Amino acid sequence: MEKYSTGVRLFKALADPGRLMIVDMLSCGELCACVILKKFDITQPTLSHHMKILCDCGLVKGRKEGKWIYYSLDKTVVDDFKAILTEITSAKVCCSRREEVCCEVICR
Amino acid sequence: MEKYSTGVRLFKALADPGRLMIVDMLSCGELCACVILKKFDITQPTLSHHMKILCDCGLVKGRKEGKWIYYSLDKTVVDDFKAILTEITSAKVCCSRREEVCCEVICR
DNA sequence: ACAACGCATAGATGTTTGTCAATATTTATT
DNA sequence: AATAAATATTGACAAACATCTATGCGTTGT
Repeated sequence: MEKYSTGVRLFKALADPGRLMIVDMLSCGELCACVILKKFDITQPTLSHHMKILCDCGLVKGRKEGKWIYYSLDKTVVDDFKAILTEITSAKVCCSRREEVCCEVICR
Repeated sequence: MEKYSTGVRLFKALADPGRLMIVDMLSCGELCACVILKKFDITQPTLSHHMKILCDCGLVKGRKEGKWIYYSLDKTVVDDFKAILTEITSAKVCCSRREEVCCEVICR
């Protein structure tokens, strides 16, 4: 089950409308946290919390410049994410070795 | 923010190791609920709960046959899901109309 | 008709999550 | 040095969630 831990962390990160919108905004490029904050009806600590979750899973990187932090998407991790979704949802090798025993379909 | 409701429901559906594994299993094709259950260390009601979540977001369909239910992935919704992830993470039209005003980067 | 089986639903419970107010930390400005 | 601004951290709290036990419902087979 640990096999899915990376995927779960990524899916969890986007399982929130606020974070989905943040990622949507960042897709256009780097943004300062203060700018993101203005687009929302949330407090600054809440935004900070969301950014931490997005950074912890690797999807977003923060670049500190003076007292500001500029956030941006990590395209590599985005691609990894897409690959995970594709991997999870597409047929794999095991499928060719299926055995049907009444209700007992085993995929090993 | 309602713009993201479909996406959030999909990401939430996969934000659980158990459900991720179920989808992984179903990627090989249709499976009876009882078979999925045997692969897990969860009770039958818990599985039923997970299947409901997966069905409610459209990712999985259930086909009833006698006393069994055969679950399978809905490839169309899977593709929609991939499209949403791509849409959310890739640059859009608004990006070309950016204005930089100090920390005030506005993406409209 | 009855018992057994597969699955769903209801209700209870502990855990996780999103949010906030208050406070700390770091950097820039005066 | 003092103040202000941007962000992070802490602690509290309510809502959402995953899980279980108990039970209900439909189907199959005796």
